[in-house]
This record gives sequence, C-alpha cells and structure tokens, in this order.
Amino acid sequence: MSPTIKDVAKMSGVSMSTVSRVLNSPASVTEEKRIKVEKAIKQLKYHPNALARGLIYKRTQSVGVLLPDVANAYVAEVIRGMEDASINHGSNLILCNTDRNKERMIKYLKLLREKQVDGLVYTSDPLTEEIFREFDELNIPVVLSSTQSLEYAYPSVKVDDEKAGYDGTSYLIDKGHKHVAMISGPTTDPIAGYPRYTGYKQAMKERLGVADVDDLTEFGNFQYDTGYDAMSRLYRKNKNITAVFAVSDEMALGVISFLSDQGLSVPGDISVLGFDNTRIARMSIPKLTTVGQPMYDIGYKSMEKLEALLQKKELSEVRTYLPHKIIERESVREI
Amino acid sequence: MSPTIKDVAKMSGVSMSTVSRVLNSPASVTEEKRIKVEKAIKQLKYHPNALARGLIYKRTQSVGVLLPDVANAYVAEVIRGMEDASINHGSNLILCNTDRNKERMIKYLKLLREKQVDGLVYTSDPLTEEIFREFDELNIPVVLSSTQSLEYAYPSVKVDDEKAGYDGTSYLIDKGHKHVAMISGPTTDPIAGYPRYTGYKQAMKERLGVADVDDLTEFGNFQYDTGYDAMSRLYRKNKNITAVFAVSDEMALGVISFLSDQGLSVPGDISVLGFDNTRIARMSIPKLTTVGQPMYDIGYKSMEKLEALLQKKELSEVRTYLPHKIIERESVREI
DNA sequence: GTGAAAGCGCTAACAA
DNA sequence: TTGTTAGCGCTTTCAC
Repeated sequence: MSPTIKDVAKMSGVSMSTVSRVLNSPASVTEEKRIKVEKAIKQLKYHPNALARGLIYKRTQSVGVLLPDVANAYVAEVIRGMEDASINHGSNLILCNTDRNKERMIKYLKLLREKQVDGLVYTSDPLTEEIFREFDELNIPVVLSSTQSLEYAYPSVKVDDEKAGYDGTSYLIDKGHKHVAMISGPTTDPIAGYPRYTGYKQAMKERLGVADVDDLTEFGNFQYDTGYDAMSRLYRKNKNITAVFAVSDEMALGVISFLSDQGLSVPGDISVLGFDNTRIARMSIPKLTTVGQPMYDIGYKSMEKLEALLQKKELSEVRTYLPHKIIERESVREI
Repeated sequence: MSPTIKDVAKMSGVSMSTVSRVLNSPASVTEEKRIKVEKAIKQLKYHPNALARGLIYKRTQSVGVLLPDVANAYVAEVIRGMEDASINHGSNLILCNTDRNKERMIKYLKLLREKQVDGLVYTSDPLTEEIFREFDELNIPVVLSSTQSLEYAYPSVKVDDEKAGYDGTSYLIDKGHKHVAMISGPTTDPIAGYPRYTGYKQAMKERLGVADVDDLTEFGNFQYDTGYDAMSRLYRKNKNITAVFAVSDEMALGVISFLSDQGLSVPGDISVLGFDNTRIARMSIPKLTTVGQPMYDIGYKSMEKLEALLQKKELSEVRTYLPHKIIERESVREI
C-alpha cells in the first residue's frame, strides 16, 4: 500500500495536520518540523491522494474534452493546444471521442460527472439543444472550442468562418479568377458549413456581381472522398471554373485528385484553395494554398478560458474570434 | 450542491447503506424499498461520486496514456483504438502528451499517481531505463503500445517491425526491383528504426545477394521534411535506384515530393513504398502503396491487455505482434 | 433484509 | 505554531 499522510505523521513525530500544512502552506510550520516532515515524505515516497483531496476541495483538476474524433487531423491539433494550456494549470484532460453518437456522449457525460470534472470543453461540432440540456445538468463551466452558440451563453473560441469564407473567395478573385467555385460543407452545419458558404456568396456578389452561384457550388462533408465526388459533379456541370475553394484541406486534396485523374493540372488549369492548414496541406503536390486556422491557439485559448471560469474570473469576452490567415503555397495561381 | 447518498436516504426513508445496496447489489434489497430509492434517485438527479468510491475501492477507472504527440496521425489512430476499448470497460483515458520531454513526463507521472490511475499505457516511444524506473515506482500495471521492451517484462502490442521491413523490401523485389533503397529511421531507435532496417538488409542479402547497402540507405526521423532531404541525399549518391522504401508515410510523401521536384515520375521512374497506412496515404498523388499497420487494433488490444491486468487475469501472451499488411495502391510498379 | 458505525486519505475549524 | 476532531461521500463490516 502507498503511504498516507498518517504514515508521514508517525514517522516524523508530528500530527497529520502539520504534515498537511507543510504540503499546503509550508510557511506556517516551524523550520525544524518542516524539515523532519519533508525528510519523512522523501523517505516514504509519499504522494498525496488526489481523490481524498478532491473530496474536500470539490475541485479535481480534471477537465473533460468532448470531441468528434481524435484521429481527425484538425481536432488533434486543437487538442494539442488544450493539453499545453491545461498542463500549465496543473490539470489533466479526459479524452472523450463522441463519434457524434448520442449514446456514447451520454455515457461519457455520466462518467465525467461522476468523476467530478471541474469543467468541460466541447469541440468542433454544433451545439444542439439536446446537448445543451445535457451540459446544463452538469452544472459546471463549459467552453466551446472551434464551435460556438448564439442561443446559449457558453464562451467560445473559433475563427470568424464567414469572414474566412469571404476572404478566401476574395483572395481567389484578387488573383484574377472570375469563375470561382466553392465546395462547401452542409449548409445545415451552422459552424463550418453555412457561414463559410455565406461569406463566399457575399464575396461573389460584392466583388464579381454574381448572385447566382448554383452552377458554382457543390457540397461535401469535409472528407477527402466527398471533395473528390463534389468536384466531379462540379466539373460535369460547369467547365468554365478556374478556381475552387474547398472548405477543408482534405476536400481540397480530393479536388486535386479528381482534377489529376482528368489530366488537369493544378494550378495550371484550375487553382485550388483549401481550408484549415492541417499538416497534410504542405505534403501534397502541389503544396496546398489554404485558409489557415490557428488550431493550436484555438485549443490553447479555450482551455485558458475554462481555467478563468473555474477561477471565477470575469471573462473579458465571451465569444472570441481568432484570426485566420491565408497561407500561400502552390495550388493557386494568378490568371 | 449535488445531492449525496444521504439526501437520497432521507427522501426515501431508508438508511444510507440501503441506498448503497440498491446501487451496487439491488437484488439484496426488498422490492418495495428498492423502488422507493430508485424514485428518489431519479427525483433528486442523484449521481454517485466517483472520488468517494475510488477512495474505498482503490480503483478509479481511469488510465493514463503517455504519448509523444496526439497531433501525430499515427498516434492519434492508436489512441482512437484505446478509447473504444476503454469506454467498453467503463474507464476513461487521461491524455498525456510527453513531447518526448523528460520534465513534462515526470510532471504527468506525478499527476497520474496522485489521481490514482489504475494503469498506464505508454505509446510509440522506446522505453529507456530511466522511464522504466519512473514507471516502476508507480506500482501499477503498465502496457506498451506500439513499442516494446525486451529488458523489462511489460506486456506490449505492436507489429513485428523486422518482419515488416523484410516483407516490404521483398514486395519491392517481387515487383522486379533490383536497386531497392531504404529511408530508415535512426538505427538508435530500437522500435521503428533498427528492426525495420535490419529486415531490409536481410531481404536485400537473402533475395538479391547484396550485402553492402551503404549506397542504398539514408536516414530520417519519420517526418516529411526528413524524407525529402534523405531522398535528395540518396539521389545524389546513387542514380540506379528504382524503388525506395521509406519507413513512414510522411517520409514517403517527402520522397515523392523530392522526386516530383526533380521531374521524376512515381511510379514511372521510381517506385515508392511507405509505412503505416495513415490517412494521408490514400490522399496523395499517386496514392501511396504502404506497409500498413493495424493502428486502431494496436491501441484497442493494448487497452484490453491493461484491463486484463487490472482484473488480475493471466495474460495469454506478454508480447503480442499484430500482423502488418501491404496495402497496394499506386506508388509502386512492376518492372 | 436493514441500519449504525467505522473508515478510505485528506483538510479545516477549533482549541490549546 | 500545533494537535484534536469533524467531515468530504461513499462502502462495508457487524449486529440485529
């Protein structure tokens, strides 16, 4: 059995409270005893039991992280930022892959609640009313990372997706493209779908005067295959396109792949712009020009917000928008 | 405040022990009381406190996962498998990105120990003596995932890297290649470096009769850039190469990229074989033929082993080797 | 079958 | 400054 505070007390000839004091407020103990206690701690290899502590403090230094899937490159990078922030605060992350599966999520929420996590961060997926209600029952701080809610008051940190959609499109227009297509996410997705699409449409209208984009848009679900398929549909219905803006790097790679299968060159024949700037963006041929998101920072900042909440600090802002940035590589050319 | 077992007892007019019984062995309570208690639980939205439980059971249903970096595609996939296994067992994963940084690791180990995690899984990095000693102090089951130790008796699950190196090389030879190069990991890496390299050398000798591979090998650290650079060195010193076996998909993409920069075609001029079968392997042009590892299964199986250990079950085997498999795509051709 | 009481390892009054 | 004691929320003897 591991030694307890009692063992340390016995060995050093003081009371448990004194041991507890050298652990928590060493200054309040005479040097003589403190040294004795410290020696005993070392000798016994004593380590405090966080369960017992948590029971009293009502703080566990653990936070739950709900995410769709760690194996997703985007998400993994966000987590990385969270990790770094949390270790700075002495907390741990409990990983919960929801798989967008409701039962799995409920199961996790139950576990997290029983384990008395201090807070929760919910990543990358829209917050439905149902999920909100589950969260609300937990009665702990929640922050949204790489997603947000306009209906509920949870703090969030993400990029401004609409502006990113606008800026990406504008970038292509600035390069001289007049027939700019978009491969969007589902318009039912209020985070990475609709807003980026809206930004695209706005830029098309404002900058190019084109209001009807039906011939220029297709939809996918952010994954490679759907990018490939969407491009194939797009190509069938419109041969004038000179640039396509895919709202995920994976879809952009799918686009490039389709184009390559058609014997078309990127960016020679068609320019391709991605979104995210995940690691794969610099490994493709041609290297992908993309609307980069500060994934790591999004994660880091989310966790900092959560910590602030846990310390009952006033949040300077509820909804934080981190800047996106166009990363120029080789898949877009000027025409 | 959350309701406690005491509140439930009061509301249902029974003792705390009875409530505890309906929670843990419902059969030992009369139906009448059981129903009353269950009703109170529902009404109060009572949820047991795992800290209090853990204090008694000395089991927390949490396991620590030490890994180099979640943002690494290979690692993320392994984690995914662990997650799925652990949720089946009702446990949670505490994520620890070590960054291969000793201090960070020590800090995590301290946190994990204080939180009384039931076990540990250590992923993807060689187990040094120093790390072993740290683990050993913890006095909890440890399993190695995607790594192993011949010196210490920790159970492990991974592929047979030497055989994989041999098989990958053989595959290339079977395709008619006589000048097969390898871009290896560091030979000081006893997991993903040395063994694969050894397998390669063995195949070269047995199948092709070539014992001196100095002109055919270069080294990288599994990342994209080092694959690019290693290929550039290789190309400078040997123009006869018709196939290169890079021991990570990322490095293989780096190789393809370098070749493309030289105006060389893959697999037209040079065939390229990767290792791992991470998601990027099917997104490249050409799609990467690779020695696939069952990453998900490695993670899943590791966690199952850990659970078995926690249940004091005898392990049927200490070191498990899961089969690798060559995934044929488009980057290797027959000559 | 059920309840009272002790105790898991710790901290926080409260006295001294 | 220090020790004694109660108690965090739960399970588990041990009587009844």
